[in-house]
Amino acid sequence: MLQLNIINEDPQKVEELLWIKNFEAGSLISEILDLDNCRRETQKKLDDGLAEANRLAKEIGILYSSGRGDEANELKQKTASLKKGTQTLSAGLEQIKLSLEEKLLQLPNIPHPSVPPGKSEADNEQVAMNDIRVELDPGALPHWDLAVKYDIIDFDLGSKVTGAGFPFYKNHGARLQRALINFFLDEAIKAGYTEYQPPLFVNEDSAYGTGQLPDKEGQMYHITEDNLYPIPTAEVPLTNIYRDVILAKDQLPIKNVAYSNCFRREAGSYGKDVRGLNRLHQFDKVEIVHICHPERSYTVLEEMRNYVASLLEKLELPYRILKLCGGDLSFTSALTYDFEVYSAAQQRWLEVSSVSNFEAFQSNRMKLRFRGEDGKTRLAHTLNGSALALPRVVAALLENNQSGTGILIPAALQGYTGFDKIA
RNA sequence: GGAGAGGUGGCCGAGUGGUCGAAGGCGCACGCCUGGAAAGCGUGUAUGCGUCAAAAGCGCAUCAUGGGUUCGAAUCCCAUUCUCUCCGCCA
Repeated sequence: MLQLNIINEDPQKVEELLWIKNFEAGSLISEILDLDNCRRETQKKLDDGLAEANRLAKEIGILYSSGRGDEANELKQKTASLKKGTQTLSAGLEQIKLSLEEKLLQLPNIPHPSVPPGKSEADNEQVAMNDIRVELDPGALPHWDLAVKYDIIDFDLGSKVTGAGFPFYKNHGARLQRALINFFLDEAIKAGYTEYQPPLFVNEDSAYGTGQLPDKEGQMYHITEDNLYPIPTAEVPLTNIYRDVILAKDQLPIKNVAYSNCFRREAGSYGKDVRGLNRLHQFDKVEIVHICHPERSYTVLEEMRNYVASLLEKLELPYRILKLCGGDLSFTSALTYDFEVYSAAQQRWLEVSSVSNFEAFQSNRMKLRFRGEDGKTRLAHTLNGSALALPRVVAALLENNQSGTGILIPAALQGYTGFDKIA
């Protein structure tokens, strides 16, 4: 949620910057400004009314205690009409606040000045690529066939027991999963992250806090009986730790990491995008979350980018880094780097990580603040990224490392898998 | 799942209808004292919104959350939620 004062200060500029996201904000902004003015006026009137009522109530108390009940009763008459007025104003104010919030929630985050313009993923800007290239034999298999050949992932069994998008991993496949999770967590700890093991379900407040609600219900499962949401990413519990929190200055910066299962309904997905491991309803991911001083967030973003790149280097995977263009940038993000690994057998790039700076957009909604140098509270900046999501990493590892003698495990992982080849 | 007790400021804790945003203590900050420190003494110490160019000041709201009763609610009533204790069940 954008901060009102940013909009108030320079609505023109906000509107212009949102054009980079191809978002037409003009009418929304003027509605917001109107509502805000209205809110202020109403609040003033209401406060004045309440102040008067408070004054009268005090007076009545004094009159009673000094035995002047008649005078007190007279004053009571006066309060009746006053009360009616404040009740109306108060109800009105609530309405205004609700509409104001509703409008504010529709405004996306302002993109960083360096975000390239563009409409779709085709306009994303490639900012880095490593020099690993994979040449496969003509007979190379995509990972869903390798899964069957080596009996390491069973999609059919998952369909039988649960449904599409819920595979079983077995044998070396299951061990590879465990190895990757431990590898990613250990690397994060080495890099100074604090490990959490979060709840896999969150309540409604948390789902709102990180912006999954309202209106992204299509992405999340919902357990209606207890009104809980299985997390689509560990970002949700990991960031909501700090909902409604004022951090002391020595608590920043915060670097947290968590492994979790992630649950996504993925309503509306289809075709080759969902084949095999490419898109699942349940998958594993290690997520990193940073909370930092506003002046540091872009430095931190670069640190995160380098960190994620180092993981892919260690896994010896071909990858590229894209800076997302305005049109492809998410609603909440100010700047996002996507990491894609090249899947040689599918001959396409697969997104394995997305690292974003949300600036104060999330923290404004969550009221995540810290006490600044002057003792005043300020909104902190939040960032997060995958480090990494497993399924597509597994897909790329299986496909790119297939050979006549089996699937080779990169050296960095062998200590975790306990084997150097799936044969 | 059943029964009971409870949720007050950063923490502990008093407060059962009026002058209570809230005693007292701890902690923290600043000052005095000291060669320095401790102790002691003094002062200050919530958040949001509004007013204001800004600060101070002032006003409003907030004692788990939401509603109600009342001229007036931390205090009474209802609902929700969370915590604790006992019983039951259980990995």
